[in-house]
Amino acid sequence: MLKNSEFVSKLRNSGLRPTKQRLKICEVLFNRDKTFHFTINDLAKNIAENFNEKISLATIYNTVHAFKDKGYLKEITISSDKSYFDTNITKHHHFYDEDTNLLIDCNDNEIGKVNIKNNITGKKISSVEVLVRVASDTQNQD
Amino acid sequence: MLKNSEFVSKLRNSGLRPTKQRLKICEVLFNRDKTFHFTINDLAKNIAENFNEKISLATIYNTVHAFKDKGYLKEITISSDKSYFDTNITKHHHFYDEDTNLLIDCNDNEIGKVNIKNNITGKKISSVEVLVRVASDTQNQD
DNA sequence: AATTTATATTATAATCATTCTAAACTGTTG
DNA sequence: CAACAGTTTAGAATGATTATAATATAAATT
Repeated sequence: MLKNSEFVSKLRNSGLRPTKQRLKICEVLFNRDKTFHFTINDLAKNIAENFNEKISLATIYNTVHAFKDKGYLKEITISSDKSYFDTNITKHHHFYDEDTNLLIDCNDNEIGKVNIKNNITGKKISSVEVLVRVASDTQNQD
Repeated sequence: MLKNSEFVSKLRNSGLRPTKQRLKICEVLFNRDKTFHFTINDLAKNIAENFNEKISLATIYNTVHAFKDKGYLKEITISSDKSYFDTNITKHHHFYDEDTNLLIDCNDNEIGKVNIKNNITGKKISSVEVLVRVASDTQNQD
């Protein structure tokens, strides 16, 4: 739950001008108690339905990518045609429910630390992501 | 290193007619000592450059997807615009080298078993995938 | 081995998400 | 308030993937 003035500083601090559109998007994404997952399409729809002033699709794309580049969003890619953004930018893993197409955050109670015994020589690990796909017991397990 | 007749049975067994095009693609993909990663584009290029008879792009897409559906290929999605197919269909994880855009198979010497302590109620785990992104020490860690 | 049927391939067109363009607009600085 | 850089916008362009429907091929049937 952040205030408008906090979004203004947040944007300024990362070299992004606090425009009306960006602040609106910040409000939609970050003015909440809980983090969540969304697609560009979800976000565009959300804005179109809940606000009078519309934001151009190009701006929504630009802003989401700018926020991702600045580290305010993480992208979770499920398959070549399914990609979600996550407002939870802490290190964490995901369950993906193949029945509902929903992404669910894991915490340390659910997935233990991944033990990486050897890394590629001369390289540094930039991220470790675990995706656990789940489906109903009765469903085809693919 | 499989023979042509083995590909014929392999295809027949999964309800796919052993056409010239599918056998050619089998040869390119599976007639090797080591498994490997490729994109549709890589495969199309490979076929175009190394064989006289060309295979239509639509057929390449259809065949790769059919092989994936039948479990002869696995798809590894790196980001919304980068997706690889893997001829190694055993359970394993990957390193992704952000400098070279290459995918590297992990084995158990490199990543230990992922400890999933709790699963979503009523669901069955269909897969567990770990992706470790790596980059040069000197590079921006994103 | 000819006929029939179902399935596969092909070139091309269609689709659709994403990115580009360049004109208009806005936030910031002095 | 003027000047400038950065931003937004609608619409066009792009490009990967999928659809189409005519032709070809494999398999089943006679």
